[in-house]
Amino acid sequence: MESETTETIIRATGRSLCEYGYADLTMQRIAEASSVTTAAIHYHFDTKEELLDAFLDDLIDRFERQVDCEAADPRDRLAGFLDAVFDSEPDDEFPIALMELKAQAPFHNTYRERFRELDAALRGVVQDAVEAGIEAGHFDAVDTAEVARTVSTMINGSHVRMVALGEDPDETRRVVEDYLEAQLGWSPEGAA
Amino acid sequence: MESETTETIIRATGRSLCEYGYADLTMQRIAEASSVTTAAIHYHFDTKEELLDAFLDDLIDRFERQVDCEAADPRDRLAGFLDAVFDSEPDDEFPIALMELKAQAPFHNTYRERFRELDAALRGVVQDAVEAGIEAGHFDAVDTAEVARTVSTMINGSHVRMVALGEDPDETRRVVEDYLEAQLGWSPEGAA
DNA sequence: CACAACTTACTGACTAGTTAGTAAATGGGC
DNA sequence: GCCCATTTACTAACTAGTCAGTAAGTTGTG
Repeated sequence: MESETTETIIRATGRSLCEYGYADLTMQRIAEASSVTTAAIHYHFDTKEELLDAFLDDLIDRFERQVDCEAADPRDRLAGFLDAVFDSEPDDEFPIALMELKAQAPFHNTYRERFRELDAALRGVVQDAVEAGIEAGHFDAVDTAEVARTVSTMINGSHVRMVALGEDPDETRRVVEDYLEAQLGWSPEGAA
Repeated sequence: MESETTETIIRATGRSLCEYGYADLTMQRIAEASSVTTAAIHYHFDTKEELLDAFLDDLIDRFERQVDCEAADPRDRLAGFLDAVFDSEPDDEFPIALMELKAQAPFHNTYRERFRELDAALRGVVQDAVEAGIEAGHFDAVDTAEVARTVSTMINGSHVRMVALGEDPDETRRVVEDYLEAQLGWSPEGAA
């Protein structure tokens, strides 16, 4: 389904998005970043919008796969989740690219829908892990939906702070960990 | 210092920013929204960048003034703070406009600096109110800097959720209130 | 007061450059 | 020889910013 070139273009879109931002993202820059011409991009994607839809699809897919670690122990699952969310690898395009597109959501309903799905998925991962942890007696009993919503809100906040303020991911991660510790009576520190 | 016209243009910039988003914000659209020509805008602001700097200045100024309510009782001050942050008036351009510019922060150091200042101010308001509330015996003793940081992170998160997901401000406000209640042993519900 | 010199605030018309997208020509593998 | 993938060359629309001109003040001077 997905050719070599389309993937190259999609990756180049991500790099360009991080380098120039959504406002200054042009087909020309994406073309340069992917070493093809703009006409070649238009051969694979009819419009810029279609390309960005494909990019967001890919971005969210990769993110969801990364976040949903399959550890059996709910404590490891929760710790793995935090790792996936906060571990910024050197070439990491997730935070900035995600932010750029989130800011477009009010003007682009397809983006908004996808972010809603992503949010539901994220909350689901947290809620399931917390539920399992409570059942197994590892965590204190809490309103799992509420905890998941709060964690998700905090992660959104951390994300903005990383991108907009340039705050250290570790700094911002601690906020979430402290909250979980206070709520669940368990610290994810050092796990997974 | 600030003429009638410059203020009109700055307000029009805000409206245009919310209507079209940063990426599609043009001098022409701002001109239409302010009923002057683009040349008139350039008379008052040499470049688009200069105009947007002035707009952000104004936006942050208004926000800081709105947020720092002067109630004597720290409980009222905290409740007033939440009202200021979460009460979206009908013509409210704060959330979207702020978000649009926050997403530009990675590419625009002057924006980033201003958002850092705003964040410090926000945290200061919360920390001072919490400190005063503890001293007066209204709140449980907590690490005030930590609470302020967490509240600020949650507000950032709520803000994203409002703008990107279209989530109800009340929904998202509850998360912060529940956290404060759990930490301080005091509920801001119904106050101020 | 009167009148010239100057400034402020603005318009309409323009420019040079950039944008997304198109059409026709070209190459490479089966 | 045919078709998929790609390039070169192009266009029409839009971009920020400039420029010359102008009407309405403002100021200085006798």
